[in-house]
Amino acid sequence: MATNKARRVTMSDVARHAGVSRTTVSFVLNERADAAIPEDTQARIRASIEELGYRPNAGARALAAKRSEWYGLITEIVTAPFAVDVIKGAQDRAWADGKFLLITAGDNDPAMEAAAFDKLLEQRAEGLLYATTWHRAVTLPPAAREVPVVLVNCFDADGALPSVVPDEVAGGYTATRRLIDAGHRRIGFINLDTGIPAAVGRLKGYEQALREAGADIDDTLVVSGHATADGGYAAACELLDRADPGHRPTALFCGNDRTAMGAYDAIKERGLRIPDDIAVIGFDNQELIAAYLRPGLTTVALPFEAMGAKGVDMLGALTAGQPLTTTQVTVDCPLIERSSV
Amino acid sequence: MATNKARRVTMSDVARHAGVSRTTVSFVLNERADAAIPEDTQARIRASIEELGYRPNAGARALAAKRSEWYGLITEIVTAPFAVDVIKGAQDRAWADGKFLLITAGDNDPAMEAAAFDKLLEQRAEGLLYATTWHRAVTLPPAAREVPVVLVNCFDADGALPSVVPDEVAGGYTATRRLIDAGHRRIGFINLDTGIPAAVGRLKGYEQALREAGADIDDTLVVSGHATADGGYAAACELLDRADPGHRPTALFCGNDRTAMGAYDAIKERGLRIPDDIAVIGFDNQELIAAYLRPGLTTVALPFEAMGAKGVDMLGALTAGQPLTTTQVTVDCPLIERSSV
DNA sequence: ACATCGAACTAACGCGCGTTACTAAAGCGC
DNA sequence: GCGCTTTAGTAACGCGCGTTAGTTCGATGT
Repeated sequence: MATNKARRVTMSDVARHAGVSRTTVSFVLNERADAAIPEDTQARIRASIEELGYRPNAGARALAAKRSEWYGLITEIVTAPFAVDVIKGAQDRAWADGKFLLITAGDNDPAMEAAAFDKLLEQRAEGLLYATTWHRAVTLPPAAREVPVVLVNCFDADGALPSVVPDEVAGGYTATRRLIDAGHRRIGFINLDTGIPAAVGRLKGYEQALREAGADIDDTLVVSGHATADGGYAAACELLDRADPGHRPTALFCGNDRTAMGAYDAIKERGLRIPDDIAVIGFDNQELIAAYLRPGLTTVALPFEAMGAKGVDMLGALTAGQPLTTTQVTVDCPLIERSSV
Repeated sequence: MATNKARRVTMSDVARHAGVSRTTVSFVLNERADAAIPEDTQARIRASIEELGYRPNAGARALAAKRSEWYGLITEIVTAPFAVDVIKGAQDRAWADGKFLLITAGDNDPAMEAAAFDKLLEQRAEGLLYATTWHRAVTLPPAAREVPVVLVNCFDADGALPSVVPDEVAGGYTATRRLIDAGHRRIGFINLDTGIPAAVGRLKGYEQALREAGADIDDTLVVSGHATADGGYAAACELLDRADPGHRPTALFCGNDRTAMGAYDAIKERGLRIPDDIAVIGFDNQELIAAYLRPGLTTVALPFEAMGAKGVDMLGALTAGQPLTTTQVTVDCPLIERSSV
């Protein structure tokens, strides 16, 4: 007696059970309006489906219909705190469109990354999302040209591929403006490593807000540190210990939440209180830091989830053959109020 | 002129180009040892594949071979800091086995969860991984019975399904033992909400380590708080302010890193220094907290990545028809040394 | 009474591939 | 020269489904 491995029920089984042809079942499943199937026949078929526990085979369906119903997502590291939000945004939106998301990691290794592209193309993904941990320029492997691709949180060097990135300038403006609105005029800025889009954009927004408020821009208030807690600590020390106390900044705009974490320590160490003596605002809204710092860190969020969702939207348009109006879409960075301002 | 949408190259195209039959190409691709194809023919075929840029169609292959080559993973929330590590562990292992991982989220909603199961079964996933954010008992939708399932970080109420969970008792023992080894005898334990497996197990390990060291177990040193920074702060205050200073615990074992974060504040507020005046050990190894607290938090890691990998291993065995020796596998929680002990 | 027409289906092809059963030709012993 | 084995392939079926081009049958118009 051969063990026949519980063959799954197919559409033909349903057709036989309902006493119709397989074609009719297919029409009902795909709700084809042209082939008018009367209500009672449809009901009979649906009953058979229910009774037999039939599940359409997505693979076979994709093969016959020549569309795969799934997108691929390539991130550097699946576990990166940000990648995760991109995944969620993309996942939710894709799910809503009835698409599946195949998630792979490049592991920051060109070979792995190329393998990921290959695998996704073998799965016949209709389109690909390529997301990075931090905002920067990238170049993709050649395989990326075989299918629609949207870049998330990055952009390609020659600007040919569509991308969706955070609006760094507006974010820097938002943060600074929040401090200005709270009455601050001398605002220290602990910037990230110079040159990267985040540092360039946020500085631009910072200066723009100050200029708009009529506050003069004091270069000595801007220091660039490493984007770590220690870097933030060192930079904050430099800003706080400098010159006479009356000239000290009354607020700090930190390039990211990790530097803010270090800044907190420097501030507390000097017996100063947040936000009474000195206000602090961060960037990134890294939940585990910002929400659990005491007091809670007011910060500007990077819209990873929104970018993931937007990326899927763009993919949807691309695969539908609609031309995109803009190749680069920017997404706003919302202010997250807590208690440090 | 019909726009023929750049038809992808198929195996037949390769066969024609190489001057052989499609079957031969298939044999070469699947490296079938029985059908001996001479080396030069193989080379010719491989050259054609390269030249034409042929990519096998994974869907068609799955259909013909009746095995899908992919597993499904269902988590509560994709973005949960822990889910992410499970994903990574599972992903890496699956990838190494040549399997794809389809990742879905139940969003803590039974309807969504059932939909996720349905979708994964429609994709003909060979097996399913079901992972939770925190260690607990679960009950799965009926669809889960149609395919091999392995539970990760949870177990089903009737104990029928295979599962992989952290060894909470050993973890509690490890943490406490570390403090004992550092010379501590009065060790406060800020436990999690009572009743959950993590709280029960870790307490057991805590008591076991103390008993083994000949230290007596003082119930007043164990307080249960909410698993938050504020809860940890409150619990630490209670332990630190209680009784005469000489009777104060010299070390705190915190039920998780978030409570440790609160405990840090309580300790610093009292002018005490970590680890000189009081040692602290956490649980979970939540990177963003543990690594960036000052001083870095020594903690016990929940082995999410290892559990994800182990889960895939078990799925592999199950789908291969091998019976599992144990339904419940426990994974060790390793000690992560930083500077708080 | 007969042609016409829409409603309600169905037969048959093909999607890209794995696999089984078969064949043609070459080598080999006698 | 004949049977036998090995080598090197190939033809053909089917996986589960979408889709196109019909077909059948009763109702309608004249």
